[in-house]
Amino acid sequence: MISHRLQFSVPPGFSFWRTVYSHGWCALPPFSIQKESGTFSRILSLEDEVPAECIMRDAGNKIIVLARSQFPLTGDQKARIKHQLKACLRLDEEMSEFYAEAQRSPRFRWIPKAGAGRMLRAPTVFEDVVKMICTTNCSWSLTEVMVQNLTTQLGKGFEDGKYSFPTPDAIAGKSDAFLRKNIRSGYRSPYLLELAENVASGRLDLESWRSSPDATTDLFKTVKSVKGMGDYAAGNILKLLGRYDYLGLDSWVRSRFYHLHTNGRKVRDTTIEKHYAPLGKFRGLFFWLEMTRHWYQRKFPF
DNA sequence: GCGTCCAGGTCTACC
DNA sequence: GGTAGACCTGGACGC
Repeated sequence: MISHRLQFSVPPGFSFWRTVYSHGWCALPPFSIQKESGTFSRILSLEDEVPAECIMRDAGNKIIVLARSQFPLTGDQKARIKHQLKACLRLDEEMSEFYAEAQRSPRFRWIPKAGAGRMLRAPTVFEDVVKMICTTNCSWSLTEVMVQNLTTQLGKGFEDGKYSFPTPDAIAGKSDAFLRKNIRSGYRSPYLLELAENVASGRLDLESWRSSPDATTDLFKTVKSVKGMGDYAAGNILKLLGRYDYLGLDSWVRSRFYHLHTNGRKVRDTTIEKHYAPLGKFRGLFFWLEMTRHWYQRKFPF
């Protein structure tokens, strides 16, 4: 195995660990956290699906990456690795307007101070959508099982039981019965197959969503046109596309809202939506950060 | 160990 | 547009 030391700078106020722990993606492979060494890793796919392990370390105004691969990396491959990692950490996202909005209310001034607000995402929209479908209508532990099975059974092996995330082709080449039995994705299996087949064939260009010029309401409808993506899943995929107009409610955030705002009393979803409506186009992000603020008190909240 | 019940979003059929 | 029932799994619970 050959190691390369890479690095890239981060914007002022950027918080590596607050971005890593922005939501549960950091705990799903091919992402992984090494608490003992204080590093965050990712198995990336290079061209021809050759996997490379990228071990990231926070160094203040920059991120230092130890990239490990079976072959010496070319300059072009190193550049692509940095590009993918920066996309995952949302370093391409301009946060000044959101932080200015947060500064206007004492309730949210902790956000820019904590360097919070960048939500970790996968290198590809395809991976984000597959994982989001795997979070629907099940416990988090089952989501972990499904994603683990997808990587170990359909991804490319690296070493020590580490695998890349499967390509659309790799999933599309399997049967419904295989997904149900081996991935444990149950009734979601036909949704995953249809998605993978449409992306693999070129009929569906998910990656264009990150640069879509469409209005957010139209993009929301486009996301929901994917089988298996309802209001919750589409609202949260939009957050990973840099659009924060939807709350993406599920049972966990609802119970957090009841705990924080209604003394535990259940209220309608429309009541929650009205509560955040005055916060405009960033309401989905304010909502998520408020629900998860308790995570920001520890370096490793879970 | 086995059976039953329930929670968790989305889809489809129906009104 | 709103709603009921089905989908599938894992965990909790009772026996």
